[in-house]
Amino acid sequence: MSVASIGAQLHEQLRTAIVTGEIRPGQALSETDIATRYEVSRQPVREAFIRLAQERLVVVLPQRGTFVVKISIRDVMDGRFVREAIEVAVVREAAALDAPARAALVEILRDAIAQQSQVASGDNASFLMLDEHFHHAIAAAVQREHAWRVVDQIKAQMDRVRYLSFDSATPVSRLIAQHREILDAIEAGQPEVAESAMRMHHHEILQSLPELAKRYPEVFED
Amino acid sequence: MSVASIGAQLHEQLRTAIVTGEIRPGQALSETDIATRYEVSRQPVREAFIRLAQERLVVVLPQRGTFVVKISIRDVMDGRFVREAIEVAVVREAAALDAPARAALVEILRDAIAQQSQVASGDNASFLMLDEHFHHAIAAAVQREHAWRVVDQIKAQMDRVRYLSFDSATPVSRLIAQHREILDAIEAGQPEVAESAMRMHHHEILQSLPELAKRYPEVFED
DNA sequence: TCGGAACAACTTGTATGGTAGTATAGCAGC
DNA sequence: GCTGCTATACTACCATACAAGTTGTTCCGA
Repeated sequence: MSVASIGAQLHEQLRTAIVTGEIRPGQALSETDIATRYEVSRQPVREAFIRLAQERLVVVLPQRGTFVVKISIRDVMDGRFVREAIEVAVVREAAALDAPARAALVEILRDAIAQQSQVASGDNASFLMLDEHFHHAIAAAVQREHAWRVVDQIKAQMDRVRYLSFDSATPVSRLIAQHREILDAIEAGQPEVAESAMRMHHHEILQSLPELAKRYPEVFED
Repeated sequence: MSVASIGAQLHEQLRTAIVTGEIRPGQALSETDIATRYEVSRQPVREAFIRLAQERLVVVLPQRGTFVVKISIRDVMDGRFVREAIEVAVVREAAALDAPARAALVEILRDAIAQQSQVASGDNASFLMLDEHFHHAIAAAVQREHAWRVVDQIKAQMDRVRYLSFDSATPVSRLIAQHREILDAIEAGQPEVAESAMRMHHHEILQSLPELAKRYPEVFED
């Protein structure tokens, strides 16, 4: 198997660097700078920037520069709204599956939760990965891969916030408990219960957003 | 105001050409070919391709070629699912606005419907534009521009189908009637009614999909 | 001291040449 | 006639050079 193109690789690397906050919002990214750093030409870098721009992770100002977009509270909240709408619809479908399909999904989710509870407190990155796995599994079970692709894009914006909040975030234990509620509702085959559990869960996730905006004003949009 | 870059312009033009079916699914797009046709260099073309690839309108196979992706029934249906989830949530918010805001929105929607009913039968393109305007207006009224951006991307895939169905589509009069139902529910401030009306509307839109897949098998994925 | 014009040091945008990989048509050999 | 190799004509990919625009600074003059 051959490797992906340099442009695609760069896109991937820069994307995670931005989402995790390694490259901070507002920072300028120069094509030539990145190019020399990664020892490639400007062209692949440019292509990576275009991809990032379409995901609204950077903004390209012609003849001026390319900048990591600052976090917009409005956009993040709006993203949560969309994600909630999608995932609620998905979990309803999941809870309405036939018994054997539900059992198979429950198996996977139970395993995911078990792993989540073993994550050391403070290891945000690991938990976020397992969290993603949990939510993705539900979508995959009802074969909504396309829907998940949409969620995944939105997640990038939300995760930028979540990586920002190491300590002030909602306690992991609480999130795990909510995952259990969702799982139970799916296992019991109760779409309405699953829906409200998922809704609650999403309302929780960005609870600390206003506080973070105060604490790190430089990474938020004016 | 200065014009956008050539790459961005090309992206726009090719996008509409693909969505409207002017460039047919499965067709190969050569960088050099497009470049000579539009009398520009290959570089902007390449950048336009990258943008199109991220919207899943084309697929780039390294060292082989770039092709307009065929329509995937599964993807389109999945897209409808997502779009319905979002627009239902949006219309609920719209119907829950305070009276003056609802009145302002109703004004806009009524105007949009009036224009829709004046479109000559068979003029699909004009109707689809007005249809988009109608749906967008609702999202804009509740300030869900981000949500609309997501819908807009999904719409591209759905519109490819709708442009395919000139005659066999749902009669325009029926769609307009459904728009009226949605409008009435918003005006009356009844979120539940608005929700079910929107849901019905979306169920209708792709009614003719299976028939189209039979009639034009060459533009659909295997 | 203040204002402004020219300049220098950046930035992204576009054009072009060369490279590596893939598919195919045609020909040689069986 | 059929199979397998080879030459060729594509393709997207990457590097490089140049063009065009923006910004900040510096220097000169009022």
